Amino acid sequence: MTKCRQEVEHVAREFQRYLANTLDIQAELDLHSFRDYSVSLDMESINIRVTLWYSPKRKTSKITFIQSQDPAKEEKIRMAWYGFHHGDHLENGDVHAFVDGSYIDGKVGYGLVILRKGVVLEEMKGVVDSPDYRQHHQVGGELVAAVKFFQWCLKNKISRCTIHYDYEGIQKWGTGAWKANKELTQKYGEYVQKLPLDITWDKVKSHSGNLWNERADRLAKEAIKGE
RNA sequence: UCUAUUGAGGAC
DNA sequence: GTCCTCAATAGA
Repeated sequence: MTKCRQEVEHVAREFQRYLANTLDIQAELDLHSFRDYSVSLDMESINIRVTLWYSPKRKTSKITFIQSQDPAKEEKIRMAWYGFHHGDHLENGDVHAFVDGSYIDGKVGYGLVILRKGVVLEEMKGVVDSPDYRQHHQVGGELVAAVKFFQWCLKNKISRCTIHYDYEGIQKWGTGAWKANKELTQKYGEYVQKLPLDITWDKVKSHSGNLWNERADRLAKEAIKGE
């Protein structure tokens, strides 16, 4: 048995246990479905079959759905997956945002989704035309997304929030942990450090199956492609 | 060199 | 979906 398969199986069995504990759903591992990096789980009671993909290099995993005609139940499992490897911190009273930026073909896009108690309050996306930002490629988009969220908090008289980001600089410049060498990153750091906001920082891995991170990613790309 | 991210190309 | 290479951005 390969090491990779052992790791796939380990994640699958943990998730299986999580489903039983939190949703009382019995999921069976389909032992014949083992492939290099994946295995399928059957939930007969709700007629859903998912495939779990494990990335040995990135040490991340995600799930995809097969032949499911029930979006509501699918969403339930998706949220369970989220809680499984991300904890339930989205459920506190904080306003949360997932931010992301992207750079395609010389265009910079940003996207963010704002939530409270797991419910989407607002989604934002757009392209950044200023050359001052565009020269920083995707980094410019990441910073704009974060600033859009902080501005939203001020506008809505929010005093504490949690920001989920995948690019290190969002926090490092925001808290001063990184020396800001560029004008843009300096401006960002000064702005964030003066905010009357109690900010909780949460680093998430890009493209790791995190529902909201991927939503923010799609928004940023949509903004560019929609132009 | 390492980290994070964004893309392009290719392999299965 | 997984793997590899190449280029860029921002840092340590």
